[in-house]
Amino acid sequence: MEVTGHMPAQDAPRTRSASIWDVARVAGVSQQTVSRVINGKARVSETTRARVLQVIAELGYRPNRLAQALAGGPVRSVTVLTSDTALYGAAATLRGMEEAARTAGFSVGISVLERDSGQADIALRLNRPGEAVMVIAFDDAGVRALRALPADVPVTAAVERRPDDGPDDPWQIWLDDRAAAAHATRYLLSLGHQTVHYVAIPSSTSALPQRTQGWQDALRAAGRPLPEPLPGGWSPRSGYLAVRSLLADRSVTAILCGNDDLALGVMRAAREAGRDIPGDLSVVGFDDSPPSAYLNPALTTVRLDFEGLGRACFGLLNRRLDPQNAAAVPAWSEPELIVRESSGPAPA
Amino acid sequence: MEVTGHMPAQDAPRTRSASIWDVARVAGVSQQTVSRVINGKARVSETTRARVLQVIAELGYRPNRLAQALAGGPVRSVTVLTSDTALYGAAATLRGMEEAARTAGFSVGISVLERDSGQADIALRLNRPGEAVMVIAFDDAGVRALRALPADVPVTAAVERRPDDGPDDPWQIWLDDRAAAAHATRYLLSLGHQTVHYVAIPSSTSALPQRTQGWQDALRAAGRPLPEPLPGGWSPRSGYLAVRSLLADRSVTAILCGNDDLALGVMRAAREAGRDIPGDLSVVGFDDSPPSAYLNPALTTVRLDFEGLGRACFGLLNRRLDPQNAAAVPAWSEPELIVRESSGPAPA
DNA sequence: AGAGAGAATGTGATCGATAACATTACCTAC
DNA sequence: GTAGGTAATGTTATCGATCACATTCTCTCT
Repeated sequence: MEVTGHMPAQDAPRTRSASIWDVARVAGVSQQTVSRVINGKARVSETTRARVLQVIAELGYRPNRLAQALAGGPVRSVTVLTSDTALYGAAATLRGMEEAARTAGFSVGISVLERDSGQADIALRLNRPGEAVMVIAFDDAGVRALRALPADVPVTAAVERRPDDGPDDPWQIWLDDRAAAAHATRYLLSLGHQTVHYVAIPSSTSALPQRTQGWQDALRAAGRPLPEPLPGGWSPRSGYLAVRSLLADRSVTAILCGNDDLALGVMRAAREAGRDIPGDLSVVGFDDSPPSAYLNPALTTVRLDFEGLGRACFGLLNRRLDPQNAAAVPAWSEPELIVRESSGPAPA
Repeated sequence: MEVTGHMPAQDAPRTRSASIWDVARVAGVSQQTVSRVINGKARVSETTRARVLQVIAELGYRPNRLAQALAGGPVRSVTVLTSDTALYGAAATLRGMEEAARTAGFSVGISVLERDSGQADIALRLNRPGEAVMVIAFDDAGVRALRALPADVPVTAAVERRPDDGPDDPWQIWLDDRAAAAHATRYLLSLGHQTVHYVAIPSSTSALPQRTQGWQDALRAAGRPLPEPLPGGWSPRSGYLAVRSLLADRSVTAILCGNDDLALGVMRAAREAGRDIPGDLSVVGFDDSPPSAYLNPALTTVRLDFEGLGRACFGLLNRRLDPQNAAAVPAWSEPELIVRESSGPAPA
């Protein structure tokens, strides 16, 4: 059934939907003129424009973005490479990216990185060579993917830490976790705690994670004993396991956690050990994930603006793709300590 | 700088990466043969295949999926239309969809529906007319989007409820919320509670939500008083507000919540009202979101297999796109009541 | 030896758009 | 009245692949 037919087939499924040629034919102009109307770049007479627009509406024509992109139209799609979206940080960053991209008229693809996935196939996830990409590289898988990306790919990334060696990569952004962790630690010390223990999330690199470093910074600056960081994972369970044996020691009165999920596990372990929060033990989390404010007790935590970071990451990408007329990269909020019920003065 | 050059330009950025023609030229075959090697459909002699594969590796050639799709290759991309991914149900379903799609070699696009977004532009979010789509339609925005999709779009959807009127849409799937809510309600009644109150999530349609109906089913069957459902939103805060005044009434001893976030708010309201959970008041949630097991008290809730639902939704789409040789649609788990600490016998 | 069947490969059209260039029409200035 | 500029539009090549069909080559069978 061709679109050409003068006698419309009743309810017969159209083989395919209208193309730019169909519009051109019906409107009595060339496809180039239709293209001009669509893109609004070149000038078209008011009469012609109106006629074309009407035909477009009649035929229900929608441009095929694949064809547009193939023909060298402006890049209007991004693929986000992200690790486990079950984690609040990654999920919130993704939301920010998607929102910003969609608002700017980009279509966004998403591809989740398995924790143990090889890096060989990363390039194959792209829809075409040179596809624009954003990477959420808060963990090891993300960082590896970022590194495995071919050089010709325009990419920006939200990362855990600024690179240690060499100059900052202008296409990467991050939150100042280190300062935030230091701030949270100083807060706990100011409450009279002798020292602060730390349950760490896994690092994205072989180096010490930013949050761990910030915690150490604050303890060192205050001349306090510096306990070994307790290695945790990403889940409540891992936080629970990490501190279970530690809590018998009543001299442990303050615990900072690498994220809110760990804090959840720590609080449960504390409950089972008969420790009272915040009377006996102060617990501080990281991220300010949505449930935090409603936990029992409500969790003191560091609020991180992941969504803002995601939006900024897209802003950066947009600038990278089109330095001439890209909007300014939107700002994001600095980390902020939210004091709630789970922290208090050290026990007498 | 052409790819043709015999003298490779040092570090000069290649104008564009290798195409199928480049491979063909270097390998001394036609592009069609290269295409055959890539797709492995038709037969190519072992010698030729090896040579082509080697050239592909040398040139770092990667097929351009846009061009493949344009030229009528098999559909290998999906766009997921979803409402707010901050909600656990939608996020988990999305994860399931993405995983299944990626595993099947599909690239997946995502587009978030604003709660109040019009439906006129839905079709414009697709990369091309006829693009495959999955919709997560647990709320009103999702259902509207599903309805606004042009008829020529191959779509499957994860929905809140089976259609009331008319036959089931074979391309929609859902969890049996109604039975699950009834089961949870019966469980509470079996603990000796006189009746069960219910805090509802917003409905995706004008009709009564499935969970509300299931709750009513159980109360009716047991001949118990049927309180007005309390209208809640999606957030802990809305749960908190919905029950705050109710809790002064000590005869209220059991509350079922439309999701775990509402339960979180309900539990905080209970704490502030001096009610003891589960001694005084039993609270049951819905969804089994990740923090539930670690709350204080740990939340009794209905576990829903959203990821499985997402995988199945993709399985369905795959079958719709290619009925001939699509794998079986993977099964998903039935809802399951997980009894934890927040529920117990009615107070004497 | 010639016909016929497959296997392996090549050729040209096509998908739906954009880019570069060509052409037409009209208006103004000398 | 004709040259020249500009606005509006048409033509052709191209992006990177697939598809349908044509061609070549090699066997095998009679």
